[in-house]
Amino acid sequence: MNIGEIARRAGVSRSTVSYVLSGKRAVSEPTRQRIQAVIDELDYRPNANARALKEGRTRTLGLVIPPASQRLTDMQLGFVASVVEAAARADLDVLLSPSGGDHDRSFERIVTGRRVDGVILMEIRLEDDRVTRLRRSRLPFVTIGRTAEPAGTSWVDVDYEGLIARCVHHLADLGHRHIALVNRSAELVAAGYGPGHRALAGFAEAVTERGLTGIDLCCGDDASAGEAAMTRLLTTHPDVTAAATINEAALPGIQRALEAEGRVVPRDFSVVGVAAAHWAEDFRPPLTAADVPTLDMGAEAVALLLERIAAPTAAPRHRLYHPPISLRSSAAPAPSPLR
Amino acid sequence: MNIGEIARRAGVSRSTVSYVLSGKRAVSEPTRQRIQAVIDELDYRPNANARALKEGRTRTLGLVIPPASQRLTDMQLGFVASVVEAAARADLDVLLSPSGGDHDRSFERIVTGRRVDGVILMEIRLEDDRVTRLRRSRLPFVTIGRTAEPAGTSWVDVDYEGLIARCVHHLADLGHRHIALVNRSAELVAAGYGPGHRALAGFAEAVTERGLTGIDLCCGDDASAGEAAMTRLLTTHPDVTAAATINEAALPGIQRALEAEGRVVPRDFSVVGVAAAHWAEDFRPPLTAADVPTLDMGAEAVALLLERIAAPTAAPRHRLYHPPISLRSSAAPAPSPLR
DNA sequence: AACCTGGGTTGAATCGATTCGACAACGAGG
DNA sequence: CCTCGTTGTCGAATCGATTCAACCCAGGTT
Repeated sequence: MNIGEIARRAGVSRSTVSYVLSGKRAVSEPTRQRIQAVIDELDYRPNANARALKEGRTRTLGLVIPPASQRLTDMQLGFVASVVEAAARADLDVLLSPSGGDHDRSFERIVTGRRVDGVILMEIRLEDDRVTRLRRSRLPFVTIGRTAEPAGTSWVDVDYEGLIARCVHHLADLGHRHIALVNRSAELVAAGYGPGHRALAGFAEAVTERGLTGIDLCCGDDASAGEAAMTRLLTTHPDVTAAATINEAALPGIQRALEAEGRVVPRDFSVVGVAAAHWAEDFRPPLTAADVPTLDMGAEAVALLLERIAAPTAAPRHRLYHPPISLRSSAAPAPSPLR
Repeated sequence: MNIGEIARRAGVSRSTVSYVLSGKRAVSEPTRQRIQAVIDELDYRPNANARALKEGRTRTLGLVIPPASQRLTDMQLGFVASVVEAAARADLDVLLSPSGGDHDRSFERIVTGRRVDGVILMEIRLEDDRVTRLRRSRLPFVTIGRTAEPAGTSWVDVDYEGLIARCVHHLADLGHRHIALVNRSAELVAAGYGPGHRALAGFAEAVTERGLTGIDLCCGDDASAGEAAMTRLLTTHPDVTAAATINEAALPGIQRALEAEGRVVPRDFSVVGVAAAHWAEDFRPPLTAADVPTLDMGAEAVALLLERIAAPTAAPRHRLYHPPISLRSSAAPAPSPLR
């Protein structure tokens, strides 16, 4: 069931079949129909490897995901889903590579083996070995997130710095003077995870600008870690009346800790942050938060990558997202200190 | 940077380089070292497409996932992660295909384009077009979940029927007489989603066997659907004192509804079911539940697929999982009706 | 009638590997 | 000294497509 078989049955040469398939040269209507009939009858589709070998491109994108050991966050999952879907719309397949460290066989296979036309990286560190590795290679790539020095690469990212700053300003406007930042896990931040650092930078700057007291703490990416972190915060810093967070997975725990301490949201305590819509809406009361537009970002990453593949020498582009902060009902004026 | 380049630099023929790479023929130690040095220096790796073309196998597995539009459940995500990781351990890559319906370009590309050596399907319906399609083709495949007539295919699945039956028996032993089943969404069940039907079958049988009153209801896969379904259940069937569920995503909603109605778990109402450990442990109080072993199942699916690829004519194998029901604290004796 | 034109088709080269059969070199055995 | 067997290396065919240059032929020009 190869192209030769089709050619034989249709009584033409292999090249003619190929031209019917690609439409790159005119083929007379009668022959075209005859060939097409054979193709339809046998449900023939050209061997993807042979085609890739000759054409020099695979019609496949690589997507490097964090290794499965650590469960993917909802946000990461959103990126994967949207990248895969955007690629499918462009008739491209997606090859997955679970790669954490630098010396990863799967990652190397994808980069050097010419298995893909380009790569999308996520979970970017400020200093990222995979990015350096890809920069050295010829392979076009786009990052979701960005390194400390992103110039010269194509990327999409969320402006955590600006978003957290705006959250702080919002809380300050409401009269809060002691504000906490619930960051991602200590390991992630220590490893140079970009959003963690940028959120902290935005927090620190806004806190200083408004003359507030800011407490920042790291917190594992799950409910129980959130509960523990929040409980500790409430006892060590009882004067804190509001928190901003980029750790959506900790939200249920934060909620439980506040309930356990008898603090009613938003009357006694305000919470705002960056979180996927469904986390925000599952919070009680619904969380005032910016929603990371994973769907758009994944699609945009694919679009940027396709550009880069089409014109590898053109100047790389990027896109920084500033999603709006949806006002829901988890933030209110600070409780009066006279009581 | 192809094999010819290596051969030239090492002053040998292309075949000798190939033999060094594969070790399929003896190569004298001096030549071997000389060639290896060139390979290391240039960081050469054979072109995966050329190799696949010649060898007739791609060292790639296809994984068909539900289309991204509907967010993947935690369980599905667990399967994806474990499949990818198990494949990586075997030095295989994974090609993703988001395919819901039958006539899907991405799915067809994978099946007919010889892009993969085998396919893993998930989210299997009792009658599944994709399974029929794959059966017709030559391509080895394994399903996570099973059709109504799984004979002749390799599969892994969880014994929802047995698990739910055991949940019902457990509740009956505790004295509950009116029990509800919170199933997956109505659309899913209507579409012939296996676990939904099998859970219902197990529920019905156990309820009859123990002479209980059983109420079964469908419920969307998220917290708010769970809340709505549970609220409705509590008002329409106030005598129900326990529920079994296979809908983990609805658990937070179920919890909220019970709290809102003032029913204390497990004193006034018992909940048991099948749910990933982290859902069960986030329930208050922790949920007595069986945990679907997604990690093992994904790895086993890959193992079965590799068997099938190695020996396509051998009898297919399967594996049905009966994970233990972990006793936590969400089930207690039925409240006494005298009150 | 010879010449051109151009649409339609084909043969052959090519992509980058693998692998088989052939062959050269060399030591051992008769 | 000749033959035989081993060991190591090479040339050429092959996998299944794409694509270029060449060619054929019908129809229109001169």
